[in-house]
Amino acid sequence: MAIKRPKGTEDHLPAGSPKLTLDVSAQAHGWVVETARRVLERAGAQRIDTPVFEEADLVKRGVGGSTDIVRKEMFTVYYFGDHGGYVLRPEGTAGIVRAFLQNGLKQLPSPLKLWTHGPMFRAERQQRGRLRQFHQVDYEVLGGSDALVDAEAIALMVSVVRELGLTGVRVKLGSIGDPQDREAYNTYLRDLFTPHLERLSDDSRDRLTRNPMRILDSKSEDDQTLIAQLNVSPMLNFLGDEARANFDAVQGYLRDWGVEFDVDPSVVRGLDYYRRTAWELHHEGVGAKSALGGGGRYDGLAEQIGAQAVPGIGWAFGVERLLIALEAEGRPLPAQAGPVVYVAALEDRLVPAAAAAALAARSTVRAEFAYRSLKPGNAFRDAERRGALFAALIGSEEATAGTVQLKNLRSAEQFTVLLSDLPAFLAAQEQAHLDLTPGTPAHPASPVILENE
RNA sequence: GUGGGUUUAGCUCAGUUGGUUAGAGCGCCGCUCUGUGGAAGCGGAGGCCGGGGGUUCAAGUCCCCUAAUCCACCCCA
Repeated sequence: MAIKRPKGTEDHLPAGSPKLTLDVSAQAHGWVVETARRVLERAGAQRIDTPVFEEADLVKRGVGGSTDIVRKEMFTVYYFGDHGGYVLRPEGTAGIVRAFLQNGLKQLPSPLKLWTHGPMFRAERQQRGRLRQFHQVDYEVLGGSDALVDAEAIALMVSVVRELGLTGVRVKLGSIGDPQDREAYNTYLRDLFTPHLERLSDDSRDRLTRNPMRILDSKSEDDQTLIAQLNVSPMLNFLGDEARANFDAVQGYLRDWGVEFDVDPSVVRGLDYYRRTAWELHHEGVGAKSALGGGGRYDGLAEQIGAQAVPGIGWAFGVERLLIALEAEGRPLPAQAGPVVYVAALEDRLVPAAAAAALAARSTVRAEFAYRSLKPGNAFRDAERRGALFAALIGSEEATAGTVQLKNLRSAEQFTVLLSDLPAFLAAQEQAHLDLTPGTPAHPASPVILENE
């Protein structure tokens, strides 16, 4: 095939597609988003949608000019051969904070809980769970700075993941304190490492100026040896009194609510506008030490993009990574429901009657029809392959009598039903079927779990 | 950006020390089969062997380049 999808993107495919894996299943994506929506809206979050491209300047300030995302992973948007000064969004928070400020949302009851879902873009080299266009579910709370807000945000993220059925997740919780705390810590790290510059890896030497905290989770063995020898004190030891009390309070709430977490000093955020609470959600099934998602408090962000200060906290998880984790756990997904009825004509002249019967049935149930006449055997086979509960046949007898011949493809029971009664009859049959099989989709014949590699 | 693996039919894959017209299973379409299916049998469609260059009498097979893809590093969701 001559034209292929752009590097680092995925098609989300319908059920039954040959190369289907969970992370590429359109239905699985929809299910994750729908599950998240249910959990978040129960908690009072409201949907917000912002453009997939924004002013480059917003993204630079919102994400941070020193990050890899801004330095080398931005998709710039051009139009009419001209440079638009826009970029495809690499994450959701900056756009949401911008929309909050621009549209005067601070007059809504505060704190305001918002959620969204959509594609994000980073021009990276792809690997497992890392795409150039990927999808996030994003939750943000603006206008609240109480430790309760933080704890609730973390608890909600865990709830979404639990509701999806994932078990092997760990919350790694940290705090980066207030700006003066972090400044003190960075000074401490620079003073500590500078005398040993020649022993640091190239990467870490770079980190020493850009983001010293990153040295601590260096993959280099030599770096780790040095860190151990220097007996480096963790960020948490540098928290000021207020940040310390806040961190303790967040942990207290989580323990009260039974939300499990591990305090992990390696969870750090290098950007100036981050404050206090930061966390990541991890799963061993996702490749390359990747997080399923992460979150943090960003009280300094609104000022960073030129507005008055608004406290905020938020998290996002990668839908693809969640699906990879689900696949790793062998979690079954609800399968797509097939039609309740598949209507076929036995003679060419009756095909329009079959179509009309299906259209009428759609007033109550999912209904499809064959576009040409079929022999009964083929009609049943086709109906079965579409996952239908009933096949309906219209032959000359039925056409004369104004009926259809209905066959339950599971039980082989047959019914002769008046066309005028068909919608009500099928609705009742579907209900009976759902009652018989609680919690399972009306499509048991179709594959429920996709192949693991 | 760095390193490694892979690439043959819609899918999963065979294809010998280079040898004539490139195969299998599954899937798809049709027939056996004009009023009751899932089976079976038979038949059919479907390939520039990722692309380009080279070596050779001869390349799916050997060499070089390139692309795509997967994995890891960096970083992140």
